[in-house]
Amino acid sequence: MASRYFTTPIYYVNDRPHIGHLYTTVVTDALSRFWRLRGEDVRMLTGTDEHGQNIEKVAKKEGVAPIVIADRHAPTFQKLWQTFGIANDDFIRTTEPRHRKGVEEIIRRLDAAGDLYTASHEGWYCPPCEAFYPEKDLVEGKCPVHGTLLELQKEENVFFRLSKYGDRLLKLYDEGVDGKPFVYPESRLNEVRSFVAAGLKDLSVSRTSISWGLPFPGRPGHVVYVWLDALVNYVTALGIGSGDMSLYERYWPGIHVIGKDILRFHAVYWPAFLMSAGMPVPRQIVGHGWWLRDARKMSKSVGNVVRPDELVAAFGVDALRWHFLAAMSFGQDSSFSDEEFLSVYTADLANGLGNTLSRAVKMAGDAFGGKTPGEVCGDNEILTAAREAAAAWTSAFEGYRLQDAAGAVRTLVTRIDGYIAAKEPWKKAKAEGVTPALHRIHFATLEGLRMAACLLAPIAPRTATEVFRRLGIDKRAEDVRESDLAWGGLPLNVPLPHAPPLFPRADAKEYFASKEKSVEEEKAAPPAQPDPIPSSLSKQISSSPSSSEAKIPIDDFLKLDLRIGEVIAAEKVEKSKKLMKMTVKIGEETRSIVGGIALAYTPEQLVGKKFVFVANLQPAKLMGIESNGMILAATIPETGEPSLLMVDASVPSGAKVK
RNA sequence: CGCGGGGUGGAGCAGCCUGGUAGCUCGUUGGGCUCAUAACCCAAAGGUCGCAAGUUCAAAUCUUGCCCCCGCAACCA
Repeated sequence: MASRYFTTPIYYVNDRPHIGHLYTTVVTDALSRFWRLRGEDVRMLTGTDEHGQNIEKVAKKEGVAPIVIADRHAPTFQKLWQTFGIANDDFIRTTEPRHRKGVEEIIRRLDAAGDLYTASHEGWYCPPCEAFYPEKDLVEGKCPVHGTLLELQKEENVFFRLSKYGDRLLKLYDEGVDGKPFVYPESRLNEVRSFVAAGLKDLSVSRTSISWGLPFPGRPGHVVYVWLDALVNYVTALGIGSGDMSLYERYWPGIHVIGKDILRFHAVYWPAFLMSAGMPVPRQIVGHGWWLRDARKMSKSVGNVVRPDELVAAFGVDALRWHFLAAMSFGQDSSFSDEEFLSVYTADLANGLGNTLSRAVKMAGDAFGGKTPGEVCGDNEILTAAREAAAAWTSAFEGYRLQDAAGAVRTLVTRIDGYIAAKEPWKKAKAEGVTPALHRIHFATLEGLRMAACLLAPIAPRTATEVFRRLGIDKRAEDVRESDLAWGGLPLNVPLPHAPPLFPRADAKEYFASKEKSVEEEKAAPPAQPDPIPSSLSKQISSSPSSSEAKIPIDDFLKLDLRIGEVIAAEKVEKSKKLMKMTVKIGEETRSIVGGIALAYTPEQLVGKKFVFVANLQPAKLMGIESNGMILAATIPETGEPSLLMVDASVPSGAKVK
């Protein structure tokens, strides 16, 4: 039996699950379910990435072991997948012993291939930054961030001979695997190809600056580079390093579903590691686009963060699964808006599938004493429509055109609706009573809906199961096989259950009103229990004044030397988006100060005017330009635009602000 | 010359690789139906396919140049 192994990336446990994680996982699940339905031996893997600096930092701050942080968050992913009906066969955590054994095995193989070597790497190391700086970035021999005097330090690292694999990688991109492009969509392949063609440098695969990671075999004090650690999960979950290779032999090579941002790691480093280890490269890398938010970045202060919880509570898991597949052009970025979500929900699910099912079942039930029809109809437009839908759906899934797979279901439902309207069975029933013709009409509509449910099985499994139930069929979405796609599976003369609307219509106004409210409440009330883990979103959240912020003694304030300064010259920093370089006169002193205000101000607006500056700030280098101070500005919450604090022209330059 | 994505009826998108009457969903307008979740069905209006040049019998599709938008990266001390 053909086998197929799908993986999601493993998710970093420093981040609470968000719509991006959810999307990737749902897509992978749908693909897995499709191929299972087709009768293949499918395995699906997801998991969590639990090592690295960020987790180490958070743990230190909380005074706990890093594993505590990981243990706290890994289950939230597992729980979410359960909620969304993800049928993964395995869930791997990189802190598990089986993973460690697998990583050790891979490293053994890379070493045996002669692809690992030790080299020392010299640089100026700043302990607070935990980073090396090249000489050109130093400010008078000092750290550009901290201003501390740096020492030339030597660090020994293990390197992987990535450079050796450039030609083989390019060949892989050109030839693909089994006649199929190595990367889907193919357009992204160019990105990778040009990266490799530009020449590969060897990759440092050990770190000494971090301790929360897998110990590098034979290198005390070194831990394994996070990507080497993480990528290998795809095979350690199949038993590499365990002695039992049966799963590996059965399922490898796999298909990796990923977001486009981590394409390079999967399409360059990972196959190179595998080549070195003497293992087959992945069968395919499938990169999808990102959900943007109202065509903008998500920001809590604007109130446009996508909240899967809210949507699920209001519309159900399958509504979101459907939206993920139906409303996004797979591979492209897409904008997520509540209006769009509601519109798709109403059109496709409430008015489409839900209403059609409702009218068809009720009419049949009324006509045949609460039962399915008693006569098969083997020749009608629905039969044709269903066959066409199944064919379109199949080729869409095979080609990763997920929106078309969902579209095939939608089209079938629409045609069933049209068939009902054209045949007018309600009129026939009144005029002629229950005739064989009436049986056949209803058989066609209900059988068409059964087919639609089969096609829906990979996309919205719970809904598919529920549609079966309402058609008097005892079957779960998971049990649908290709043979079920043949016409005529509807059982005759079986009871039809009474049921409420499958997807109730939602009052848009009401929904948005309640949403506004919850956003307002969230803004007004400080979170009862502050999230101890910074999410990746938190970077984008602009701070708002909050009474809960710690109060400081006046001494702290007095440390600031705030002065009035006059801008005597200003120019936009070349190639930067928002940096403005200003020459500022503070008292008798003239200095250059760089600030991120170029989006809101032109140089002309600044020259000759007076503003408030922080005069005793440590110097910093911004895009190569030294800045000796900071211009003060208020931040407008909605846009994030700065609004400078202007001062009356009569105030002398150099005057102290307090 | 940092990397990448995009510009197609009012909105969101498909089509572009493999040139040949511009398609889908929503919205709008008119009509129909009343079995169904104020749902459904039919019809119509609405497009210089960002701009320009080129290749071709034929360009949304191929080539070149340009314009605009959006992510990422470097930068908001």
